[in-house]
Amino acid sequence: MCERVFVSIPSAEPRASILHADLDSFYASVAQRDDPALRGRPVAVGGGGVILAASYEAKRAGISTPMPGHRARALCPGLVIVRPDFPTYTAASRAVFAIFRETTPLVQGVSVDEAFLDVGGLGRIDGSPVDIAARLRRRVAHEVGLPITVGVARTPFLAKTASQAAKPDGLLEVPPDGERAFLHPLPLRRLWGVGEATAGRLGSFGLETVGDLAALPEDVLVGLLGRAGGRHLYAVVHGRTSTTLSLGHRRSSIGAQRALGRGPHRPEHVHAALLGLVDRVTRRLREAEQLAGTVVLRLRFDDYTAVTRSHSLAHPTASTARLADTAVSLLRQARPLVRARGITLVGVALGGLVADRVEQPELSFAEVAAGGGAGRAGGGAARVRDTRELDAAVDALGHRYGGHALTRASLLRDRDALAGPSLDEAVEG
DNA sequence: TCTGGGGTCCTAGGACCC
DNA sequence: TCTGGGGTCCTAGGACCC
Repeated sequence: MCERVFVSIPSAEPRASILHADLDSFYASVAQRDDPALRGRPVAVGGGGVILAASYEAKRAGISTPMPGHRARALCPGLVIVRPDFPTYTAASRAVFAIFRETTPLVQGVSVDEAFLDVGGLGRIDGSPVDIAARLRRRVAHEVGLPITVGVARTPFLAKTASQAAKPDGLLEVPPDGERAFLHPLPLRRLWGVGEATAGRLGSFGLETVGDLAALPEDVLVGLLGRAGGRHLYAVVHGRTSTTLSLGHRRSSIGAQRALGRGPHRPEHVHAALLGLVDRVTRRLREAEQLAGTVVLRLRFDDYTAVTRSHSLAHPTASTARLADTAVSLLRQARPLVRARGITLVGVALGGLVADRVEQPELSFAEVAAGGGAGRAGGGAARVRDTRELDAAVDALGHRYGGHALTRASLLRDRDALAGPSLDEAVEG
């Protein structure tokens, strides 16, 4: 008799080799790094009225984001509020991401201050994922001067949840055989993607923790939260989310918005604000070498309700004039709502983005205005002073460049020669 | 005690086409 | 003439994240 021998390759041991690295209170930490007098004190970074980030000292005093600045002061009298410094944040973010990429080529950025790293293939030489994570934390602290928390787990979702639990300035591994014990006691609100509305809805059925959800069959969750949401959460509570990163994602929309404050606002003011946003957004669109197929207008009202109005174009474009026309006609369409409810915010987003393969010469309003648009003889000193002139500038754009194929190079040369104000400055100044 | 600015994804109804 | 089902696009709204 001869024995049959089955040789099987053991299924890859489940391993915790995904890192989620997340800078702690990013903006506030940068402020404390750059001004030693702020260390150990409650610090908040605030822009126009709202707290954007709070140090842990401030968070302990009850400060959270977004919170109106005056309320934060009332809550924490010793609070130091500093203005945001975005160029410095960008530089710090780049430095940290450079360390991420030196750690592993598999980096998936989530935002300026957090990313997933797959260190699964590194093994032997670099040590265990936890060793790698510890070294990463030391490097960020020494080389960039910022505290960073790292979660280590088998899936990105679990790693993210681990890092949230380990904050601030911590390191937490959730080993594959410890996932249930880690996950099940957590309140639902702690799960990535479960916000106030979802937690509230589930809470109304007496569901409070991840363990509560894990006792339910998938179709019940689907019934409660819809197809995608239910399935996702079912996967989450059973630790069955994807084990790999999703790399090479392209941005799918570009937008800008502006809070106007309580009204009343004159229609021309809203109109000008919208054109200013279109101007900014189309410039970014061209910088990204993309065309937009859809324009979305977003409005928010005195009672904090919001609406969107959108329009898909026959052909994608990067033309400021055409996108502005579309945005303005959407605003016109929403005029009754604006009148009835009072507007507090206007926003515009461009979607349906496609790579800009055709030569697409275009100038922003400010460039046209500064470069001799608006039908002014001699151009040069032109300044946009009101919305009528702005409209004229849009018009001039069409007349001046319609049908002509300028090259990008000549366009850039034109732009470099301009010294006009930005549209925001022009309108407000 | 009111709420900034940048995004992503999902749902649902209606139009339209095959 | 009446009828079914599926796919895709557009539009609007909502939830969520940092």
